Amino acid sequence: MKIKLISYQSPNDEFPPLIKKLNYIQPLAEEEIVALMKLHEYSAVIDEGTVFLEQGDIRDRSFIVMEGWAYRYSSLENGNQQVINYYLPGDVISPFALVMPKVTYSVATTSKLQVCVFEPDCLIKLFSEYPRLALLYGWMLGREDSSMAEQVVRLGRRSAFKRTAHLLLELFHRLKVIGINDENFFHAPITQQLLADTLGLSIVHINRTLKKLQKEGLINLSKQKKEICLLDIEKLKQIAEYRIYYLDEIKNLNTTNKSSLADIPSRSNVMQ
Amino acid sequence: MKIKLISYQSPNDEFPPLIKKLNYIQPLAEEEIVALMKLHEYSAVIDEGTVFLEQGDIRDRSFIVMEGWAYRYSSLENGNQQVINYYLPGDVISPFALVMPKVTYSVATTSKLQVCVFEPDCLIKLFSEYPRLALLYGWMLGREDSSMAEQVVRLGRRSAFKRTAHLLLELFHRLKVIGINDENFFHAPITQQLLADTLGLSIVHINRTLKKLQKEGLINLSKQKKEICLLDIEKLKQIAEYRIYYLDEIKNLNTTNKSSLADIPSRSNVMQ
DNA sequence: CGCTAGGTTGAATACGCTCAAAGATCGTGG
DNA sequence: CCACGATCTTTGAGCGTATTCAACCTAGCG
Repeated sequence: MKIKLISYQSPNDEFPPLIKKLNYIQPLAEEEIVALMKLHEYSAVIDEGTVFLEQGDIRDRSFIVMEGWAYRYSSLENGNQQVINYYLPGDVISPFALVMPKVTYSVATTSKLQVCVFEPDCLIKLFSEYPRLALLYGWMLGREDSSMAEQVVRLGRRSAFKRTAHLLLELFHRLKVIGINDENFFHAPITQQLLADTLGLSIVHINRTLKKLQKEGLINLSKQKKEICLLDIEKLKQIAEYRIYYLDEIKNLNTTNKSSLADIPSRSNVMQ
Repeated sequence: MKIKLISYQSPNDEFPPLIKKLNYIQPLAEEEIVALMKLHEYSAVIDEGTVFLEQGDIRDRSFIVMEGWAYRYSSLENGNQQVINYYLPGDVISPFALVMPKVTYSVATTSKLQVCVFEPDCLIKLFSEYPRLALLYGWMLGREDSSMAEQVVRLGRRSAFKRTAHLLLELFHRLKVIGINDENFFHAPITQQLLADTLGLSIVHINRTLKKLQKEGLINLSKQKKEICLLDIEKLKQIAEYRIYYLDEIKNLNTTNKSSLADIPSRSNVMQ
């Protein structure tokens, strides 16, 4: 797939979601933000329902999601698919593109997707000038690792009911960090088929499970607009055995950890 | 858990498995190997069946497995466990320790485990001197990402039979890279209970599945010594839809990718 | 207005689970 | 050296969660 690049203009003076996310866990210096904007120079818009990275492709670019959702998946011979993870605004698609230019899993969009595109070389430059950003990037990778680990636990050892509740909570939480949801509902541009493929269930069963969650007063789905409303977050967390802390909480560690992010100078004094 | 450190002595002049693994995908320069040995200064031995990292702990060390197996897992309220991934010789436990000192998932040993222990600060020094090693470390993280993604696919969309075959093939392959298995069999220090917890199955069912694999002449288990013999690797791969390439194969990319690992000077000329 | 994609429901089936009990294997201590 | 307990493996039987198949419904769009 050929992607047409245009220059990126951040809308109404807001920071791009990646910066929001990083700033959420570790307040950024002015110059770090400026430096991060270098990853946001070129953008592209990709239609809904497009496979824009295909297993086996050689692609040495990374993408930052600005708006919309994408997902990484694997197709099996019998036509089944398994969604591995979602890319929400602020997430980096192909974070290892520099060292693993061969795409191992396809990536597709669930909605119109706006991304910024950068060459991984930019990262190297960025990191050598701002080593703390390298660590923050590492934090982000670690967070994605945890998130995928949780997907393993969901699929391996949770019932359909708990699985579904758990996923909805995670999506809600991730959107909250970048500030694009309200008190208790969010816009989820996904079909039940995709949910089924995420949770390793059949479409029939995910439909029944969602119905059950609604009947029990735990969630509310507004069909047309694809809004999901979590009616009783505490109860959902309890049902799903949802542990929030795998997603953030580097914040309070600065004092307990001798070489924490806060101690590292944001600007390197290495001579180039 | 308190871990007692001793100095590390590599046995009979062999390279440590991490170096073997990195060298396998990208031949290392002499001085890079020397530098990597700095991560191997201190070692520790941990008994079989020990939980040595516990969810919630604050630990800012990383570990390199020298010998034996460990695994990362999550415990649920009903007593069930889900294994997320295995750490085999050459694998790094807690690769994100510097930026995520809070342990998100417990790690335990399946056998007597010898590890080398390093402070993540060492990594920073290492990477600033030898930037290519930073990329190789990144490659390793990307590989682990793929491996966990495959675990998601196994659990979500494969039958017990295919799942089991697939996992055995992956373990076999990973051991092969570090050169500790023979033509078609390997030593796997795991119980059926652990296999069940890895594959999201009950112990009864994993037992029956292994029996079926044996009956069909695909594998052979020597109970006492925990050796697993793959009798027909090609057929197993076909059954499991096993795709090897998510595990290695950076090798041949040097020509197609303009900023490949091979092009990057092994020694940085950055002034410290 | 009719087509298509997505959502809903019922019924039969199957894969994998739970419960239960018995066999192996190994380490330990008498 | 054997007996005992602990851990792991094996097997049977009944059950339940989730699947498959099939049909119908609904909303959006040309």
